Amino acid sequence: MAGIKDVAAEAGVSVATVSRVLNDHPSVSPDARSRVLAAVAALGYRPNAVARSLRTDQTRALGLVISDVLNPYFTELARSVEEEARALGYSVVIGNADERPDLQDHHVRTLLDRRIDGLLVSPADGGSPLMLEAARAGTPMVFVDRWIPGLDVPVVRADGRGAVRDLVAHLHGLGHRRLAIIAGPAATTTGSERVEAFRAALAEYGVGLPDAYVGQGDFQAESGRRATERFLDLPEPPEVVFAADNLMALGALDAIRARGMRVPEDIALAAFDDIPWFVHTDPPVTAVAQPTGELGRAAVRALVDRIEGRTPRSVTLPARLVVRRSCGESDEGGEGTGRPGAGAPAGAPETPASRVQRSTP
Amino acid sequence: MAGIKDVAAEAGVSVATVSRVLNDHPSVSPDARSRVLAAVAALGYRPNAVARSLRTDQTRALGLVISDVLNPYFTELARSVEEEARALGYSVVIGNADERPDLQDHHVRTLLDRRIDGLLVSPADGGSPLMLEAARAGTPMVFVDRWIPGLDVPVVRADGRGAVRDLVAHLHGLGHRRLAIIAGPAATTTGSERVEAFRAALAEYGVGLPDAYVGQGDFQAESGRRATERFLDLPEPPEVVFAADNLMALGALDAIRARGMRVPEDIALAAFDDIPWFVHTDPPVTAVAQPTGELGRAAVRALVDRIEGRTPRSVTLPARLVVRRSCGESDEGGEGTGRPGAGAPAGAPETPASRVQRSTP
DNA sequence: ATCTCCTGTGTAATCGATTCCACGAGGAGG
DNA sequence: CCTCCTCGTGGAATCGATTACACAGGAGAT
Repeated sequence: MAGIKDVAAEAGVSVATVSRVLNDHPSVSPDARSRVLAAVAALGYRPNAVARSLRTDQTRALGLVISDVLNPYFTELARSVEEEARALGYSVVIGNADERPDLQDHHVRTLLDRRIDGLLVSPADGGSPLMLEAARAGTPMVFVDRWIPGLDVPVVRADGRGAVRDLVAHLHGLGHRRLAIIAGPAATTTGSERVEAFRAALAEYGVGLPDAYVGQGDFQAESGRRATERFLDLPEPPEVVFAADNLMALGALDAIRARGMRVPEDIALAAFDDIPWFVHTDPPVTAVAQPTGELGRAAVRALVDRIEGRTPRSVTLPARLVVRRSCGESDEGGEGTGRPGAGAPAGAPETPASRVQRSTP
Repeated sequence: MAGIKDVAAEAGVSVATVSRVLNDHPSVSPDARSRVLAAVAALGYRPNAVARSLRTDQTRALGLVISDVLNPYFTELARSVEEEARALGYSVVIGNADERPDLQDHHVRTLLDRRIDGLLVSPADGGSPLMLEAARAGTPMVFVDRWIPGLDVPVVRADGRGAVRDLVAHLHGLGHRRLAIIAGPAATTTGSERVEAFRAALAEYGVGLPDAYVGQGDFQAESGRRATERFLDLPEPPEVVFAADNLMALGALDAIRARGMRVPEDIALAAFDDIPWFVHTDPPVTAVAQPTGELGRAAVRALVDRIEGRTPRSVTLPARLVVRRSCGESDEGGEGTGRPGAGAPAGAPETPASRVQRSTP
């Protein structure tokens, strides 16, 4: 493969001049410039990014360590990250942690070895020594979706509290009083936050969240199935299962179907993270939708700001509720179809229409 | 960040010795080795992969240019590719072409500039000059799923003909005679092959495939919707729609639902590519399942063979039919529930049970 | 006409590793 | 005791770019 020396020879100039043309440095004569360009075209020369990176100490590549590529939420996130990065002139190298801290560390280490300019992470755990070390060492870094508390690293994420409150209002309005949640790993922020938001919203309606109604999941489908089976085995099973991510909702659907029960007649189901398939499941699933694409783009902008010496900002975007049929039918107003006395209590929060979308496929 | 020189100084040896220890070259004394190892640990030294790559002319990275990351089939493929690559000591850099040839070229160029050791591609088109040039220039390359004819590049893919024949047998047995297909872009191999396999299987049953029953799609959901609407507007609409990939099937489901029609009562639906969500759609979708994970692994093995000087082999694995409810109910035998006279004609191919799976969720 | 200053260009150092080659010490064989 | 290997080691070249520095030559100022 042709190198810069070949181009220089072909154009009858020095390598310095070739380099200057390539990086359009001002002081090159029009004549030399055109000869170099001609030589580049003739030889089909492409600069060696490896050599360039060694010299300039920048790779123009971003590392993205994602919790689970098979989760459509993260797939969409990855896609938007790549798009924005490309627009800003960066490539993205993806590492899939598969919700495993050891794999996550493997990828972080590999990416660091490859000297990526910055790291975008949605941690699968509470923070390994490696990650803490990298953050402290000053590696440009941004957390997306999940984060590790106590580190001075910008976080780009969605705040689901409002939408979860809307969801609880919706469920309460339908007359449901025994509500259960399948949580993610407590070591992740999204694992614990979603439970807390749910519990707080329930409290506003005077409804408690007993321990038996908090299932332990790991954001994978199989754990959703197991947690749901445990719920169904309870002497008094819940009327609603809220899964903290879409894959666990899938598992819950499996478990419910396996018992021959129907959604929403026998039990209601809702999920965190909205995905295109929820429109087509049987029944369509009510979900809390994150502005996924916007999160990915904001995360990249924050990271690139950090890399290029500007001050990065943390970003929190609101999630919103998308009502479908999996929790029961409701009329246009969304209230009044439940059991007698199921209206919102005095002092209960208003549900801004802007945050709730009724989806009737 | 500490470099090899710092390690050498710390250990009291030369950089050459440090390098030898790191690459476990035989001729290093046990004493020097342990001093170097201690220094490495003390400084937290990690070799700079960029510098190493420049010198050795290998990056131990593979490029994967995928047609569409949002398509769960490709997501799963990407995942298995990364797994196998990691097992063999390689990283994977993914580029998402979004079914756009220009984006595909962008990624191929970027990956080549970064001097990846080899390229795994599922072409979004019939072959751009850039790709042909790269293949001819001797870049280690393997095609996966789709390929470009006329190039001496190994291909790893699934052969869907048997499964499509099984599908047609299933549909014919259910009494369907007007069968339509939503094809992918003719420029892709999977775009044209699947239509041909379908047409050939129909011919075995004496059924034709009129032009009006061949919809033009681009492997994206929206095109599936449009093609389906066109089918439904026909004076004599088809009884079955077979979508050549899962996203177009999703679009078809949308279009059918939008007309207030039901699957399979009003119209039957089948898809190429099986995905986890098809179990939970309304109704569960009958699909041709590819051995996706095995394809990804085989593709990586072929590419690494090529890179490391062994002779790579093309691989073709059989797909199989997974019967669910979207084409109509059928009894255990899968035959005889259709209209009178709907049995398989004499000489029609046998349906090996091993290739057909009945899925009753 | 001489002195500056500016523009365009080339030479060479540099980034952080790998690796060829030379060399000294020490053991084996004669 | 001398020669010849082998083993362990270090010096220096190398990979392909970027860039600091030096410098030649022409324009403009005095």
